Amino acid sequence: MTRAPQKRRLETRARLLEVAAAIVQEQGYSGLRVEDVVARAGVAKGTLFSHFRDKDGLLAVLIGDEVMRLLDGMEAAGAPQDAAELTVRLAPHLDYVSQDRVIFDLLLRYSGTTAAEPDEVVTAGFIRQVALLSRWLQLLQAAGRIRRDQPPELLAEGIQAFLNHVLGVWFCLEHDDETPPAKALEPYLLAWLQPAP
Amino acid sequence: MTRAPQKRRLETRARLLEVAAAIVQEQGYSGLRVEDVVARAGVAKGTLFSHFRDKDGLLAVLIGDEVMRLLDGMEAAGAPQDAAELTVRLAPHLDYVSQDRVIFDLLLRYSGTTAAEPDEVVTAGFIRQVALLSRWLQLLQAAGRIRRDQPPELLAEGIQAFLNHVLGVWFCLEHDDETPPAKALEPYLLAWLQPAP
DNA sequence: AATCAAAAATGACCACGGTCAATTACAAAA
DNA sequence: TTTTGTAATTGACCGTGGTCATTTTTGATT
Repeated sequence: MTRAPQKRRLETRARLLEVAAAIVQEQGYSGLRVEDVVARAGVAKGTLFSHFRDKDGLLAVLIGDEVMRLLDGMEAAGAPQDAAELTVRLAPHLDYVSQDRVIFDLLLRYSGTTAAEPDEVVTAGFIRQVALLSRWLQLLQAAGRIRRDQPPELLAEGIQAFLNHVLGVWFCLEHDDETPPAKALEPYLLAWLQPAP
Repeated sequence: MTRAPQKRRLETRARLLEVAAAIVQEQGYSGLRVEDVVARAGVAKGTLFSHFRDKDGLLAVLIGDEVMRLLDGMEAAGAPQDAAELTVRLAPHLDYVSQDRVIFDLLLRYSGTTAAEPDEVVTAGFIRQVALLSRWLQLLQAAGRIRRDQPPELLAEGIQAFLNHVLGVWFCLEHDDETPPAKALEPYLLAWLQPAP
């Protein structure tokens, strides 16, 4: 009886992720094809699907990792002083997601859950982001810089809603010279957080 | 030189839509397969794709029609007296979309655009919904029932954001006995529209 | 009626994600 | 060393959306 995955298996999984990341680097998320991944990793197609539920499951790990990295950056930047500065903190996230519709779709599909399976880095990232936002909002409330009549969790989830909204609009537009998502987010955030005076 | 589509063509298109609607009726949106549609319509696969850009294009017409019907209902119900009543007006829309993830995905993908191609009923529906909401919000502002410090258009788009947010969360949950989207929407709407006193 | 160019429809074909019964590699037991 | 049960891998196969060179239909023109 052996419950823990064997060494060989872990190596295969790591190789798949490595190769997938490399292909994404070269061709972008939309250019990732399962056949290419398994070919370059030197395994059969079935193997990939024994490691990841589906193509999205593989993408979720890659994207989840990146989201975690972005969150590290956010946290490192420290708590904002007001709503406008909060927009600045969120800009890297918007920039990342807005680069490819695949990222947006995947985050949207995975990021409402609260039940986290081992693989679900994306869900973990979502939870972490809401938690971080809630903490920051609480600080801002304490400092009297934003409205205090709503719990920080609600405000945080509302911000998530606005993030996705501006991204959704962004992807529907021919984004040649449109206002970037970060800019589009600002009025919503200000109106949402504005202290009831 | 003949620019207008010929009669035969229009008939084929109508038949395809008819059949597709019937199949959706029987199997739900997720059960709609292109092969079934063309088989029952008695045409070749290629024909379908000469009438609609892709499967989504076909779905968009079906769903767009339904959205239009819902908007008729909304308009007929008349302007709400306050934010809470607005939630009630939006409930049918939430109920409809929450019945199948396919609807949600499609609306999300199509409904940010402003450029409407002939077929894009969904886009037209989106524009109409924002316009209707804007009008209602303007009335509520005039009556002093909601905040007046933001333009009704911004408030309307914000509501769209919250609609999609609660739906997104809904589809990530195992919705056995969870709070339905309409219920989840309420706190957001109240907080968003609350007059700054 | 015969001709012909444009419109419409056709269906063999492809791409790509995903499945699963069969096979191989591995580690512990005999 | 051989046996054996299980973990891991394999790759032929499938479903389904989508393409496009070819064929059929249509209606205006002679």
